[in-house]
Amino acid sequence: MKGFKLTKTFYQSEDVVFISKALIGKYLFTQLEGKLTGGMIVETEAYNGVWDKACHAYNHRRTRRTEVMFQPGGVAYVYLCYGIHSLFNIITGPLDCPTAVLTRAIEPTEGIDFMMQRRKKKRIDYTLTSGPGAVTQALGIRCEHYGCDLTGNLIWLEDKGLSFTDTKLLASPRVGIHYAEEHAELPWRFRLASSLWTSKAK
DNA sequence: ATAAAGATCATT
DNA sequence: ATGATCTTTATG
Repeated sequence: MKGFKLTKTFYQSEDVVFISKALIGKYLFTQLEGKLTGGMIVETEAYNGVWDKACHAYNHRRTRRTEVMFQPGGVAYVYLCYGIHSLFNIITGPLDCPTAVLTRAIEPTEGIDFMMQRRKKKRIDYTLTSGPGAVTQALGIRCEHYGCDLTGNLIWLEDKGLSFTDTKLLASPRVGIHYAEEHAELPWRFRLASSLWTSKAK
């Protein structure tokens, strides 16, 4: 089944919550280290710009790390979390609208053997690509991909004709953002209800 | 210059 | 429950 690559127009919508839901059912691929790997996105989180206390660009915080969030949508924001894990975000919205979607889980379809090597797994199980750190490890995404154009040949997304209405999705609070005070409970984590490949919240 | 915390994962 | 591991950020 051939899909088509998502375009800048898709990424540059103003509504990051809408994009976050629309990304469920899209496919994320990487062609890195000579290996094609990827799968269907089944879990995302929305980070909603300068007024969202959970967002790294909250209150117009503009630093070397957050700089890429202010670019027009369609590039990668990768950062190191807890000193260990690279987390992959899709920058969305127009110029100077620092919104992003965190990719939290995919359902592996392409290059599963390569992903198992990268994850040091001998057997396939549902933890292969569930959790934001696990996704990047399986796909070979690292901090060097900060700013990477998502309409290029290294990391890209495809629409294969699948989409899910809200009734097929589970919306819940985002994970690991206790510092976000009154925004910590916003239901901006989206999971495909029927998928066994989503992450478990702590 | 220093310190604190973090959009996590695997193991015990 | 805990350890791994290190960058970013805020503060002095």
